[in-house]
Amino acid sequence: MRFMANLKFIDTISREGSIRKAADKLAITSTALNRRILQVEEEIGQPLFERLPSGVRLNTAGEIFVQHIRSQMADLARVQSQIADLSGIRRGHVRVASGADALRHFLPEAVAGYRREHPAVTFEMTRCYGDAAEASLLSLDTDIAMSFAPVRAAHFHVAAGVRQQIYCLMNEAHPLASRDVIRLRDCVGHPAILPNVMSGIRHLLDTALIRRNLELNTILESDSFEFMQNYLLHDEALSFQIPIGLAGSVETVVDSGIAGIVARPVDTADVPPGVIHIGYLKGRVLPVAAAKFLDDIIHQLQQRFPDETGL
Amino acid sequence: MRFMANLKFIDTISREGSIRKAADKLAITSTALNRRILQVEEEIGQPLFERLPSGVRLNTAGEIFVQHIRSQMADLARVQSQIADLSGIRRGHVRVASGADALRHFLPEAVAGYRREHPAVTFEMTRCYGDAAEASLLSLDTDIAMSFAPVRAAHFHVAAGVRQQIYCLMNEAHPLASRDVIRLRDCVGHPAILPNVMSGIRHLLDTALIRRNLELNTILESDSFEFMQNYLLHDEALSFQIPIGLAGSVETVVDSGIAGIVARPVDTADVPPGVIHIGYLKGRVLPVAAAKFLDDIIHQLQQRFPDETGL
DNA sequence: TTCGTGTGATGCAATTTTTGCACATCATGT
DNA sequence: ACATGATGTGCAAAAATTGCATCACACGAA
Repeated sequence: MRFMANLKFIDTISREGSIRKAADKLAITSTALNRRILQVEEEIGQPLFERLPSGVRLNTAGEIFVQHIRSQMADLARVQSQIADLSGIRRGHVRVASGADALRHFLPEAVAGYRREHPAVTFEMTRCYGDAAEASLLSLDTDIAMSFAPVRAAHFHVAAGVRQQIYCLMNEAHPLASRDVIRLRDCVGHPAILPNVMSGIRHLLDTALIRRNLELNTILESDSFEFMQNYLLHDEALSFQIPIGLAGSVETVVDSGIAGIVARPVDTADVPPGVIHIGYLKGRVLPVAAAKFLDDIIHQLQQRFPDETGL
Repeated sequence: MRFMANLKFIDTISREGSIRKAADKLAITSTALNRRILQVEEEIGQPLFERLPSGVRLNTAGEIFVQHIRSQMADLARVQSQIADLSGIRRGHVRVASGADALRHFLPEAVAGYRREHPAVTFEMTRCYGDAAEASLLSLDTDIAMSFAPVRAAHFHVAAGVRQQIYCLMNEAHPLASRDVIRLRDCVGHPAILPNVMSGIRHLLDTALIRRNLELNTILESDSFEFMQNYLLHDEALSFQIPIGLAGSVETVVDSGIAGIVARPVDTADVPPGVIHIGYLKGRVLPVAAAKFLDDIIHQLQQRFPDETGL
């Protein structure tokens, strides 16, 4: 996109913090890049960067301008998507930021299903924790965010929410495997494997434990659900997960997940369910491809969790 | 603005309907312009214009793209205004579309007052009738619209509304000049001078006349209030106007308007008051200069018509 | 201090891009 | 059949961009 080049350059420099680094990334020489920036600054009438010995940094005017640039680039993507849609085949690029839970089985399935109908659409899936998803919306690095955490940011437009109860995962030979519902106090004493402190599941668990003055025997922490789940095959420990992170429906988790691992709901009186929020930046008009994908996943969530979907 | 040149070119071509005409207006040769357009079309991946023997016309993709371009240009103006505001002196360009009424005395005063405080701000005042104001908002040719007509378009964000009663203007020697309130039936028989059929005043009058099955003795139609008012000096005729089109406050109209002409309210039971709507394109963020000017005029309207201002 | 290494800015020649002229091509109206 | 207006294109001139070498500066380590 020739007519957007200069704007893209400024955006890159602001991210890299240095003209030379940005020039490397953009595959042009630093002097050419430098002069383009000087030219734009002259056209604007004011400098956009502070020149520091260690590089450059946006000044106030630059902050405003870069925000404008990002919004323009996102808007251009939307327009292109809309124009491409006219020719019948839907093109476009969809950028999703999500917690690790949904990235395991739900989103792969959803993306594959979507691409089966629209093979010209490309995707970019970023794993991130809580606030990061919302931040990436604001910097327009992401179109759609899925976050298993309370929505804090006012700029997050919630398109749908799905209640998710915490499930306890264990080897099918585990003594607790015979129960239909797990109480939190039953878990005490058993070795426990917990997700990263940034995780929404962990947050819910920690809050519940403090409130009931309980403590788990935490033997392992990880941010890889796959690792944790596989570990259960070799040790009589407990792990925790939400339904969207499990393959297939909850009832069939024994078969469809990793063989030999079962999931049992934790009593909601002990740990209240959390909510997965799906949404986008308030005020944005999503590109066609992204908007339709959002529709798709909301529809699939409604089918899979008919009683838990709200909004 | 170098980096917006191509976009501006496309916008101009779409307005002129011909590459050559646009090239003349842009002071470059048609061949250069033509090739730039071809280049952009190639980058977009689809043609934006239909080539007709009589010139070019936007196709569907072009319509979408041009709308995007206009929005970008308006947004850039906002950003520039915002950046300029950082340096203390407020710069910017404010474009207002208004009916003739407010353009007579109210807006000149308001602009002069604003420019006294912010001399670096420039203005562009366009006179237009009813729907045209709202249309110019949509094509982003205008920042602020004032319209004495019912708001029909859904994209018009009404920032304020001022109720305006119809007044009857006449020579101070006119037999009706002694009355405090004019009834519509009193006007029948006297020669009447009416504003253009597009005018909001005319619309209110016509509706009222039809409802009461009355007919005025219309001797003159014009779209120039100044002409109509001056005509009253030389003939015992009646004309109509709303307060905002009269100089000073209603009470002092005898002195501050054209000497020898008086204004008398028409009974609201005969002709209901209309509303002047002031607003901008829904969803737009106005440039600083325009936003502040809007605040200004709303404030001044509230001071001048304290009981008639709503919203 | 002194040196090395990073930063952005600049003069000048080479290169790439853009432009303008002349002309081709096409459709339409007279 | 012709004139007229439109967009598209080959080619040489003009203009803009780029890359190299270099400058000026600030910081950190020896």
